[in-house]
Amino acid sequence: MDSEALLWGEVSTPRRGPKPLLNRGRIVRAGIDIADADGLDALSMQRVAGRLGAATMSLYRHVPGKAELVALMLDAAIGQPPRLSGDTGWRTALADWARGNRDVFVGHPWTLPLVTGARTMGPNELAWTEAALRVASGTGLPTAALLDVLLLLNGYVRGAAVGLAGGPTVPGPETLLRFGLLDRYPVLAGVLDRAGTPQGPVSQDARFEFGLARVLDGIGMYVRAHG
Amino acid sequence: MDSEALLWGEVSTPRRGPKPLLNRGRIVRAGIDIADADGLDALSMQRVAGRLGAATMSLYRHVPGKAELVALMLDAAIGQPPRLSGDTGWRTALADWARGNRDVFVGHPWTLPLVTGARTMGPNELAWTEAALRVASGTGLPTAALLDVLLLLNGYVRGAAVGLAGGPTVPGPETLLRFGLLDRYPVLAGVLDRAGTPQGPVSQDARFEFGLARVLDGIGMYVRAHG
DNA sequence: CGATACTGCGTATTAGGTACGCAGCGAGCA
DNA sequence: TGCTCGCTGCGTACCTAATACGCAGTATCG
Repeated sequence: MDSEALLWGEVSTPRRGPKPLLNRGRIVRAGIDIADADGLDALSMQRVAGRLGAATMSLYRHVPGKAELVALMLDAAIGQPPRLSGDTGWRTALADWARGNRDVFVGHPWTLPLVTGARTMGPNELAWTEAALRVASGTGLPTAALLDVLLLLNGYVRGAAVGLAGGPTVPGPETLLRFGLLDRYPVLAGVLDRAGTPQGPVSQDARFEFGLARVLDGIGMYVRAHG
Repeated sequence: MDSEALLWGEVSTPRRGPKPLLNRGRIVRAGIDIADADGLDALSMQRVAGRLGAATMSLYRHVPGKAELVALMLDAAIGQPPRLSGDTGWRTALADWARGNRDVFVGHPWTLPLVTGARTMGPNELAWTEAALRVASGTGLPTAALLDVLLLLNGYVRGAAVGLAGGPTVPGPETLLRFGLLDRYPVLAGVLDRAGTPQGPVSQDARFEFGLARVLDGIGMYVRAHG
């Protein structure tokens, strides 16, 4: 069973034999709990099994392997998209979609590296896509442009979520001083001097909203010109 | 030696003993070659050593471990930022920066999952940041807003690069039909019907430019209002 | 009341990261 | 000139983790 069939296929319930102690849902949830708590590196089949009180090899009755388990975890963690009212206009709805999407990534930071690779979208991820396209179609833009808008918004949310979820960090002050980095990176030095480190938790939410507003402004300009 | 000291520290050349056959640079380059060719999963210490004609354990004389090797590979793959002329205006320069940044990710797709995690920026990545901030300061925006602009642009580029580098794919037509997905995702079905799959290689570059133009439009609106 | 389709899981194999220590080398010094 | 000691390369060994395979027990169906 390839990953696509796995994500989209039904889970068959057996008619004979002992009642299953494990099932795909429990395994996936246990995996998500581990990844949420300790990151993707801490996810091992042994640890998932241990958390469920089962033997490692028992998992293989329900998921073909670790890669497929991770794919299932990803779609489950993404979850259902929020219900977006069509009455408030496309801008408000797209903003809500973006915030909901961001919350998924911030709540499950281990999903971020996973969504960068080649893969088939699962049911939930596709539902998010559907929701965004439905809202974006309210702009009146031609169908082909809707995918452009989607890549733009989706791209921004994911990229920004990296920053929110504790991505890159400027070297510590001692390193900056020791290697004379303030001289090599003068503009950055000036910005840091005034604004503190760029990942101050307080300002990051405002920073996301700033970028989101600019993105929606840019879309709005295009809509007015081509809608 | 932690990862930060590793990235920023000097490479010491020995004064005594045999001439080193290996050095950090060769190891890092070999690792990049492997990752470029076969992806990050294919990177193993044995394979790096094999490509260099050395024994596995010899690598550990020059890099503390695999994690640190990957960190070094990341900064080396990012490379130096392009020279951006200040004469063409901030919009052109920021667009060039974004395209150069995108090219790095598309040329080394294995970097994408790496930049999503918590880490200290290396010299090259910091140089890109410096370059973007320098250009952005040409908008006349207050210093604090420059970081907002950076997160916006950086976020968009990274997120969009995921799509360009072969990220998510809609399930194949047989799956779509088999599970009646065209009924569950009607808007998507309509869009796909007209536009083909969202990752057609021809349109992806235009799609990146579309989003980039919207982002810069949004920044421009803000600059006119607050610059 | 078998036959059979199942589940749980013990065992064993393979791959890969890395700690440790030894053998040889060669620049600097006596 | 020859010793010394800071080095490099790397063989060996150990540990973690994924997973193929097959057996033993179980519950349903004929």
